[in-house]
Amino acid sequence: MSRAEAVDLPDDGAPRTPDRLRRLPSRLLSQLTTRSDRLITEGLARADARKWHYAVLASLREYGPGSQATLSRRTGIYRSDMVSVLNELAERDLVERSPDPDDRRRNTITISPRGRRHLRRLDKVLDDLHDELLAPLDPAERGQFVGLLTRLLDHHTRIS
Amino acid sequence: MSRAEAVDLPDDGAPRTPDRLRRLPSRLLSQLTTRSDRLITEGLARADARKWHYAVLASLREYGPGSQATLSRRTGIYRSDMVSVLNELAERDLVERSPDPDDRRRNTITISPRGRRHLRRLDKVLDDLHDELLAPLDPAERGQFVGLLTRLLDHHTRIS
DNA sequence: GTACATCGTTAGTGGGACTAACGCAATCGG
DNA sequence: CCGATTGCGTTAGTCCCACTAACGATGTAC
Repeated sequence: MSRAEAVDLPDDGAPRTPDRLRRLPSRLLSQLTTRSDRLITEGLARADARKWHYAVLASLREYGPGSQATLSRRTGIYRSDMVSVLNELAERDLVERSPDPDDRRRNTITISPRGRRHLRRLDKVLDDLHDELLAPLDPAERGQFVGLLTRLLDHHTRIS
Repeated sequence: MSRAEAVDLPDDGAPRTPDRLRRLPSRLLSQLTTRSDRLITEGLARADARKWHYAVLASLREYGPGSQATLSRRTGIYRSDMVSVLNELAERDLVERSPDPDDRRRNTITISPRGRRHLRRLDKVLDDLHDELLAPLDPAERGQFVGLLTRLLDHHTRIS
């Protein structure tokens, strides 16, 4: 057929991504995030966990017990989604949900010893997964990367 | 009301994100991408466009006409989703879909003059949006950021 | 010629972010 | 003290996105 196709196929027959697209930060971000999410989700699944579990457990560990609404604000998980996350954690005896006597609208969520152990395990799992995620970067570059991301995210959360 | 709550509320009453979470690259990535996607999607919507429109138009502009499958590979859009993207583009007379005489399974997609004009407009729109996205970074840092993202993405696309 | 691969297309899945509305409990302004 | 407002947990449902399954039609390889 016509050589028209050759335009697409550099040398090896691989289709080429347009330059405009390859350099687009928003696109790089979303493509990388897709892969990162997959990596993390699959890794955590192997430990019978999901990222939300980690977020809640970490929040409980660092700031102590809290209501579902508090947890929601600390982790960024929507309070409507928090319900099922806590169900999953409670099923596994990683947290305890008990009514708050001081405010009867609230549940107080507490991490259990088992939850603490699980959290330690997840810390390790996530550490390894991030090693895989950031494999091409040396330690200094990883620091840079986190720094840049943090500044950007801070900027856009203050704004909103 | 016990001072237990004070642990959560730094000084100003704002809920605090756990350290473990704040430093987690995968989390920074996905949070930032959420905001970035929203910014870009809304910005493009104001120009009656979506990101896939841009991807397809850019691909056609840089590598010339191609089949839907080729476009799919060049842009990363799934071929199942490509159908409706091309419908939208064709509706707006930005591309033309014509049967390929050499291979009757294929459609050949061509960008129209109008499509070229639209692409130029979108280039500008995206440029402005990325200025907003990367506002906190100076030019050198923007370069660093794109460089790091590119290396990470390349790594993970080679692997897969 | 027969097996296999590719093309465009339709339909549908699963997950994540987010909204709406609910009943109930607490707090605030008058 | 009372009525309005605000915050709580919960259910249901929306929208968008990456992705899969299967299809009939066509092309390619053995």
